Amino acid sequence: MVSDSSSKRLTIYDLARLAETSPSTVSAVLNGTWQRRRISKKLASKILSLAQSEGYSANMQARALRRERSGIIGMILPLYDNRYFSSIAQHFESEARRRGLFAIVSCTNRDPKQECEAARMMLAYRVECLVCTGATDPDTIAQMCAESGVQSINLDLPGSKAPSVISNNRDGARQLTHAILNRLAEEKRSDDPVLFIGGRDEDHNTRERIAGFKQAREEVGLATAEENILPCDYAADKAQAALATYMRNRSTLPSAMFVNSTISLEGIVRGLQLNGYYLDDIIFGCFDWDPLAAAFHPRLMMVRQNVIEMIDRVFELIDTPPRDSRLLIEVQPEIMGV
Amino acid sequence: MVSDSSSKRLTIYDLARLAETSPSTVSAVLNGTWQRRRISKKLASKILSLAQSEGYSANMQARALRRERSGIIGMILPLYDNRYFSSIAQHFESEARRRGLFAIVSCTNRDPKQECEAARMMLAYRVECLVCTGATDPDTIAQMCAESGVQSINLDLPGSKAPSVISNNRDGARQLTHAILNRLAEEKRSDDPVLFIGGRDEDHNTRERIAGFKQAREEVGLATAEENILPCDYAADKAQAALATYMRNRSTLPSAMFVNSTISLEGIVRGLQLNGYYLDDIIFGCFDWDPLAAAFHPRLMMVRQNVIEMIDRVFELIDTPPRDSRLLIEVQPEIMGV
DNA sequence: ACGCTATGCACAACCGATTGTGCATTCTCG
DNA sequence: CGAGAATGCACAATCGGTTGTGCATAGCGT
Repeated sequence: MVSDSSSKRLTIYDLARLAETSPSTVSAVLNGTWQRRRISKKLASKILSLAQSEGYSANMQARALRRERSGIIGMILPLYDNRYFSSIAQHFESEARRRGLFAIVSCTNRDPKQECEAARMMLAYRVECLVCTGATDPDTIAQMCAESGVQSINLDLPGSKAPSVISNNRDGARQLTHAILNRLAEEKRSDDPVLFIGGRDEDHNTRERIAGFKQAREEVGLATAEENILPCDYAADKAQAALATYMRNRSTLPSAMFVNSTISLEGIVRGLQLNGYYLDDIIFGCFDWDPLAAAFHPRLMMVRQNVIEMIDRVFELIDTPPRDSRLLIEVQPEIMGV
Repeated sequence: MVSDSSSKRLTIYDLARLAETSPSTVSAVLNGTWQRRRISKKLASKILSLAQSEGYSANMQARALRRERSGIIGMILPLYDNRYFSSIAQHFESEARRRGLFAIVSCTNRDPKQECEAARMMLAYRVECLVCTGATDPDTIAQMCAESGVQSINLDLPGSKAPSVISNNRDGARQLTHAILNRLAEEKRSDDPVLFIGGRDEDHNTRERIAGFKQAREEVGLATAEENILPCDYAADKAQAALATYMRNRSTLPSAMFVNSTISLEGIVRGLQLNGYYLDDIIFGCFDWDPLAAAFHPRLMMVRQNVIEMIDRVFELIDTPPRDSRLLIEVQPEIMGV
């Protein structure tokens, strides 16, 4: 490393001086267009080895400015702190890397204002595409992107102004509900009520899951009482409180629950433990997947959304943007622990 | 929105034309230096409202290039998929945002090659500072940063070429071990063996935790047999296999275990359930924190690292870089569930 | 009325890469 | 041997902001 001690970083101008050639030649060599520009192999390798030994690294800001392509792809995400969203972030990153793109992910706490702010930032950094995951207001962001001429894609929650990739929530919920009902039947408790708890009823996914829940019950000839549907938001405390309220009017726990996320499950389990209930007899179906939770409870079935396929679909949409901006792609989730 | 239909984005040159003024004036107004430059209030507000109505957004690449400051701060992270790392990412992001910096986080799967590659990318994007979280080889990255004149800070795992902020692993482990031993004593099982399982013995944190474990036992007059220390790596499968091997020579489960991460705990719990063991009697101490797991098990105590304070310390180091690059700041973790 | 300061803004040179174009040489072939 | 093609490279404009500097005009005091 012959690196200079001055803190300034090497530019192509420095390399040109060192190699006794011109900056444009250095540039052509370093970005691989030198054959097309008929630079001699000898000079090319001289420049390359010089760049290597001096630890040259191109200034991406300058490159982005000139090329009018940042090489950056953005994603906004509600949170990192569950397996679903964190694996979305991880796969998005590695898939972006595979394509020579730099992924930047911003988490926005399910807050429409933060979502907008993050989107604005990403647009300012000239992302080439923005993936909006679980956005509370995807259409506003899609609109912002469209106005800047930037492609956007919705993930996890659908929108109407950009193509969307989501799980087949209805069918996933239907299958999970069937799994719950089968377990109840095996244990001769078919007539016991099943409680649906967690999620937001303004939220597309929750509505679909409730529909799938009801549909499955209907398919085996069961009606669903509205009092057993509690979309009390996702937060653990809300779920815990909702269950407590629910229990105020009854003496026994429901034999089975369809819980709409691990964070809701957390509140429910905590509340039940706190009140000294024995958990292992309760049949849980959770629309979410957490292997640690699954390890702990013998009757916990979970829906694992197919993150790999979802991200694949997202990149397919990026590669070949669809004509119809309302395109909705649904990916089948998997039921774990049946 | 009077926005043009051409997909090109507005520049200060466009705004200058619209406001019948010069680009430099527009620039001065938009970045707040207009008072110093004696631009009239009238013209300034004209430009501002024009920028507003036209939806102007500055090109950060161009700004970064000229200012020689990207406004970006980077972090590399082993994974997102546990509460510890995901909350590190979240707090890092929001703290960066609060300071007008744009955070980019890259996860590198505990792989030294990916760590280097990510660091190289971040340096190419001219991050102003790089935080290396849980890096397997922090010094190589610190070296790369130093050569580019970029500040770097180690988080979670210490290094010798950049200041480090880590948890007080030894004392956290010591306290957790005491909590385990107290529980055993309460239940009149003081003499039962305690198994330490999970982590890597090349890893600073694991070594410190083992030291804290032994120290606590020594403080209550207990020796620690080496056969009860199993740093079998973090992965769930490794922990499950290590426990199976350990059990081959014995007839009864250990009454208590010090588990070195939630991912190891996952393997252990899964293995025990698989073999039909009853879990609730086992006392678990886990050096990690997951509220869902905590909700499930009545005798699970967890160490919650103080992420907020750690990130605060990181930003303090960024604000006032210490003279000594080997500075080590230890933050006290908290024991949950005692 | 004259000099002096203050006010209000425009000019132009960057930052570091990319890329269309053009100019010397050397080579090739009739 | 001379025209035309091929080879090998350098020049300069450009991307979109930022910022040091300089030039008019207005205002003010004597």
